[in-house]
Amino acid sequence: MGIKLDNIFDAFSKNFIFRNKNILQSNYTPETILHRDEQIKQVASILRPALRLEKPSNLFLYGLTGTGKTLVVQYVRNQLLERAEKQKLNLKIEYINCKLKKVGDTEYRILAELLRKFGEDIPFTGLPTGQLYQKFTELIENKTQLFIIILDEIDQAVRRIGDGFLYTLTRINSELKNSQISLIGISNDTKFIDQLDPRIKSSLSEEELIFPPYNALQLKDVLASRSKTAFKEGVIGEGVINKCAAYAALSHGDARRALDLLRVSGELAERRGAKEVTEKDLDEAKEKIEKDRILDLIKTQPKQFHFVLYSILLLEENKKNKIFTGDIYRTYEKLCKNMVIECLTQRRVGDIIAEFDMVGIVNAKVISKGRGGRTREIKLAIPETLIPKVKEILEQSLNI
DNA sequence: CGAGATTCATGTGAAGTATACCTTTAGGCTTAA
DNA sequence: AAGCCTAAAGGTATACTTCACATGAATCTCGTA
Repeated sequence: MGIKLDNIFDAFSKNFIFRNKNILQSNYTPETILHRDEQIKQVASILRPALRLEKPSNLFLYGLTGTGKTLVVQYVRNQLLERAEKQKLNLKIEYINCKLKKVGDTEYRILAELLRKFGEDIPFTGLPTGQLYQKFTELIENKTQLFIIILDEIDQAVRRIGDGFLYTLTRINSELKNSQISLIGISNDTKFIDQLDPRIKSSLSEEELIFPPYNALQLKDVLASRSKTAFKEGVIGEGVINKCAAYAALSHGDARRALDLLRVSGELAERRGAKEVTEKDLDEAKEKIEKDRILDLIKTQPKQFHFVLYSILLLEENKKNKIFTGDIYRTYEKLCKNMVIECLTQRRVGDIIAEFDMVGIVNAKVISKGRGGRTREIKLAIPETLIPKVKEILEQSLNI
């Protein structure tokens, strides 16, 4: 019986392609990191005082997406924690990604998440923020001597909620007696640091590190080394890897993207039942990733956002001239009336459009039409081929 | 003809409102001794 | 009397509204050459 089932599963999974797919997942931390030795050394030496439980300088890392910032930090974090464990040091290093909506896009949520890392049970809402700070300082004071907080995609958080919380965090040190905290900020927006309050800026970036993009050769190395263990032997040709590296090098040396590309290519080949990954898989993967990203983004938007987007879609369909905020609002209004649904104000719809712009569903530019007033000129940023699909999703969600 | 004033349709910021949750607290009920 | 439950009171975050002011170039106005 057992044997039979095994056969069935084997035949079913037809795993010709992957040996260990996790290795291509973007949150995977490999044992050796290629072409980032310099950065690792620097981060490590900046954080070194932590091993004597002295407060390391606050550190600020920036570089474009997929240049290995998170990877390097995680790597150093693991090493430090290992050492700390051996030496029985009371050191705590926590990583928070401010971009994830559930975790860190408000001051409250970031703080709550930090507290959860201490094993506290914090409700989503309800507590005074000040109380969280109090609890936070108490916990640090009691439980640890040195606390390093890694705030990834910190620019996202600051854009949403302002830089006040960073100030508060840096200020906490002066209230602590036995322990201290250090901050590590990670951002892929290089201009971000200049927009901060000067006081925060100087305190947050006591040390700064810039991550340059990988070039095509380095990308190739990274891809090759990972695919060696991720794929089965002979599944992936050098040509595919080269092409993948070339793609990624074009998009500012984004290694994460390259790895995603490789993984999805593999998945496509697997689904095909093929025994090797071809360049055609790669091309398809490229399209699929972009598609999935957009569709996912749209699906997770709230209902009112769907209405607004649908209005934009309608306008785009029979557009004669350029689309402005007012046009969208008027179609949106009609739509709401038809559907007997509560209608938001133009003020709010304007903000929603701005948010669409932020996530890249739409390109909006504030222009002045002279005496015709000031408005946004809006263009849909969804590829032509996806529009029917998007429309379908929206119609389904809105019961049209 | 050209400099300044005017104007339009929204952008944008601040402050207020409604709703959904959350904790704390006081009172009432149950229960065990 | 102690323990437990519940409802009310007092907070907060979030999504949205209201109000008010800011914008920036096409257009108008008017003084001047």
